[in-house]
This record gives sequence, C-alpha cells and structure tokens, in this order.
Amino acid sequence: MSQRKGTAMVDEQPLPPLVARMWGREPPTRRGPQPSLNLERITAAAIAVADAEGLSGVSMSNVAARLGVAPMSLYRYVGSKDELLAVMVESAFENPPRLDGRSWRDYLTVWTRANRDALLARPWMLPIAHLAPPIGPRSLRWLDRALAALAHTPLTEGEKVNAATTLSGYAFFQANLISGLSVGANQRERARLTSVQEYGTTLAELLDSADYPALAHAVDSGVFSASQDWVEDADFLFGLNLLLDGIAALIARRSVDDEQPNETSPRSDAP
Amino acid sequence: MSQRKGTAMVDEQPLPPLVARMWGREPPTRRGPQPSLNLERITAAAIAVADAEGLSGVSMSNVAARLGVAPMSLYRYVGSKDELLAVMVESAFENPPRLDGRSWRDYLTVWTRANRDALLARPWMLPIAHLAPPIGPRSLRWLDRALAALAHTPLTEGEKVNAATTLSGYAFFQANLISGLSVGANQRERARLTSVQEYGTTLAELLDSADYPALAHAVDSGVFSASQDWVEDADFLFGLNLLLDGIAALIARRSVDDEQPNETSPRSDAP
DNA sequence: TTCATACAGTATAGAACATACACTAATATA
DNA sequence: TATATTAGTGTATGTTCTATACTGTATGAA
Repeated sequence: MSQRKGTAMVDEQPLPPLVARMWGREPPTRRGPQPSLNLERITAAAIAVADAEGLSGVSMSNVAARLGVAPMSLYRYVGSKDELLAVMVESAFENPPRLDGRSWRDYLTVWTRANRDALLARPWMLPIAHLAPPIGPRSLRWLDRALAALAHTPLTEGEKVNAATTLSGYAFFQANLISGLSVGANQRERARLTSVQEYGTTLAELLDSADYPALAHAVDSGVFSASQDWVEDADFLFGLNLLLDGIAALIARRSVDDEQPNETSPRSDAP
Repeated sequence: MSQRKGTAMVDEQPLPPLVARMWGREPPTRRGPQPSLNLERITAAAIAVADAEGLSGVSMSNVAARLGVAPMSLYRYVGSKDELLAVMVESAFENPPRLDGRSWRDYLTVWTRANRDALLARPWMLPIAHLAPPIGPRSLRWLDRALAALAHTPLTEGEKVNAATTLSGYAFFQANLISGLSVGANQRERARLTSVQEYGTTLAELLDSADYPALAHAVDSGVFSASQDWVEDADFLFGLNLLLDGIAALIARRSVDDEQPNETSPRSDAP
C-alpha cells in the first residue's frame, strides 16, 4: 500500500494540479512565451490584498490589478477563486516553532499557541480555512513538528497524528472565538457584541431561567462579567490543558501496559 | 453588573434587531398590511434550498422564489444575506439530547457526537458556522444542557462553560474533518482526495523524509492506510476522550484540594 | 366616516463579480 | 523557416447582492 521512501519515485498518480504547483512539481516549460507570473507571486499578492482590505477585498480583479496584469491571467495558475483562497491559507503560515529540546508538553503548548496566533494575525483565514487534512508544504511541516515532539512517547503513530490534528483544531477554534464575538455576518451589518460583558448582559436579558436553568445559573454567577486577565489568556490554556492532560494520561496508560497495546484501556469515570 | 433574573426586565438595551427577531421579541405590528412572511418561514425556505442544492444554491432570489415572493421582500426581515446564513445555522439544529440521568461523561459523549452529527447532516453549515459564542435559543439550549451535565461536579461555572465550549469546538472540528478530505474549494473544481488511502499515497509521493522526518515515519508506518473501522469512528472518540480525560483529571484535582481553589494546581508532565 | 400615517412587499436598476471563450503574440522544437 | 504550444488579454455573459423609489393596504386618529 504505502509505497514510499522519499525523493525519487516511479511517478505514480496524476497528483491534482494545484497540489503539484504548491510543491513546485510542474513540468518545465517547453514552448511559448516566458511566464511572468507564478503561483507564488499570485498568492503573495492575494495575501497582501487580504491583509490590507480584508477578505472581501480579495477579488480576481483586485489581485490581478496589484500584479499589473489582466484578471484572466490568474486562471492559468489557479483553477478557480476558491483554489486561490486555499493556497492563500496554506502559504500565509510561517514555519512552526523550533523544538529546541523542549518536553512534548511544553512544545505542544508553544505550537498550539503559535498556530492560533498565526490565524489571529490574519483573521481573514478563519472563514476560509476548511480544516481539511493538510496537504501543502507549510502545513505539513507543522504536522511534522508536532509529531516530532511526540516521537519519544509510547503513543502509536496513529495516536500522535490524532493528537496533533486535535490540537490544531483547538487552535483554530480558539482563534475563531477570540477573533469575533460577532453574531451576524462578516463585516457589513455586523451585529457585533463587542465585549464579554455585553454578551453577558444580552444573555441575561434573553434567558428565561425556567428554560435554561444551568445557563442562567452560570450567568448569575457572573461568568460573563469580564474576568480580569483575558489578556494573558486563561481560557486558551484551560482547554489546551484539558487536551494535554488527556494526552498525558494516555501516555501514562501506555507506559504501564507497555507490551500489550490494548485498544480499550480502562478510563476513569469520576462523578 | 449582571442584573438579571428571568422574564420581566426594565427594558435595557437596544438588542440587535436580528437577535430580537430570533427570540420573537419584536414590537407587535401596529399599522399597515398583514405580514405574509416572517423570519421563521424565510429561514425554513433557505434551509430547504441549502439541503436541496447546497450552499451555493442559497441566493436571495432562490429563497424568495421558493416562498413565492420577490427577492427584496426578504430584506424586511434580514439585514443582509450573511445574517440570513447565521440564522440558518442557528435554526438548523435540533434540540440537544436529553440528560436522562446519565453521568456527565456519558452525556457529554452523546452531546458531542450529536453536535457533530447535526453538522454532518447539513454540511452546508460548516463553511458558515463561525464558531461565535451562541446567541440563539437553540444553541443556547445546547450550552445549557452541557452545563447541566456538569452541574454536580466541583468545577467552577467558568470552567464548565469553557469545557462545554471546547467540546462544541471539537464537534465542529471533527465534522469538518469527516465532511471532506477536499483540498481545493467548495464544489466546483474540488481537487478531492477521496479517501484516506489516497491521502496517504499522495503524502508518500510528496514528502522528502529529510524535511519531514517525523511525518514520513508516520506515513511509513501505515497510519494513512485505512484503518479497519473508520465507520464506528475511533478517531472521533480518541480526541473526545482526551478532552474528557482532561476534564476528569480536573474534577479529581478539584475534589482533592476542595476548599482552596488553587489556580495553578500541579499537572503531570510525563516524558 | 375620513384621512394621514406606517408598514409589507415590489420593480427597477446598478455595481461588482467570477469566469467561458476566442484571440494575439511569443517561443522553442522539428 | 514552419508549426505547435503556451502566456496573457479582451470581450462578453450571467449571476449576485442590494440601494432606492414605489404601490397598495391596514390602522388609528380626527
């Protein structure tokens, strides 16, 4: 099944054209004029537009204009606007943080926060990051580093992949949460609830405590009254540590019944 | 701060018009013709269109047509198309599962899976569910039930809310993952990697094991070669149990040092 | 009973957009 | 040199959201 080993292969599958271009695997040009464009320049221009004008500013015309080129040129390199958006997300990420001999737990904390921060730095990615399995060079490097951090744990490869994937989903989720307490839409008529407090008072106004007993109780207890340090984000660490604690527990379990990888080990079920 | 207590209030804030309409808090009509529309019918029509033709079929014209009405009518009830999309997501959810005396852990398992399944049943929600804090009656009921499941644990209200929110984010994440191994776009030029195997072989083809040592090792070990029971989803339970184990650990910690809620309790940090 | 006012839905039109298709010009191979 | 192949262009079409001005209707006040 998994025939691999690196660099040179027998040339296997068609490989979707976009993926090929993302990896620089294009057949060298044979005839015709010298290309003045390439996927990289196009992507960079599109990202620049998104950074400057937001996602709604990203139109084929706009991107083309920034390159001094006719809109239709872009379609030589990108099958559709949606493809362009996908590549933008892929290449808007920096490289992942370095491992530097940190413990798996420390590194994954850094990794997840960096992941979240990358999304927050370019919030236009949030609506278009489709959380598909990573396929580009950058996102795969992120995955690789997370796996590397877990390399010397007794987890199976599958468990490592699952753990990394889950953490990346958590980063995405947190970025969304922070990015906007917006209820309506993307930018225009954004019925924005600008603060946690405002969210709390709105809830208080709406909730009938008969229909929402537990939630009303939570609101009463002041959960949504602006805890002091939203800045140094306790909420982010809370969920992250849930996950890391879960991973730690799994590692501990694996370390005990080491020889017999039992698929359904006992789990605590405290009240 | 949190002035509340249910039903009758002193009438507080403007309350965003869309939110008001979602909760049926509109001033009763005084003059003019009888309305033939309302937000509910519009939303239902829009959902029907989305179910039938996918998200791209949802245009104002299309929705209006299904109601036998001119497109511009909708703007009496919805400030923009994006608002309509937001309301669609809100009201496409069923009510949450019943608690029925289950343990917090059992219930949250059911709850999270139901949440995921609701998203998978109407995958058009995935690109437009913005993971904002819930504000509609349905999504708040979901939150309420999760809090109820945790009611008799020693967690603080804030921790309960965080836990519920994180689980809901996990459900969303998993739904995205399952919904499509698509790399390109939404429907047209979808350079779809149709299976886990295909994903695996594509990775094998692309990866240089020098640049991606840990990931290449994972691929070599056959992680992406279609584990037997993707159907009865072990992957979903994996990440879910990470979270639930983390919650269990937190509960255990809280139960021990009960009197002194110490913000930074010790955590395990196994190698 | 009359009339002004407020409101529901409509008609029209405009601007922006993605993209299909046919084309021109440039380059490398035969 | 002739020919095939390719990069980028111009034009055009259909769709989309939505601003604005409008028509008719029901109500409350005079």
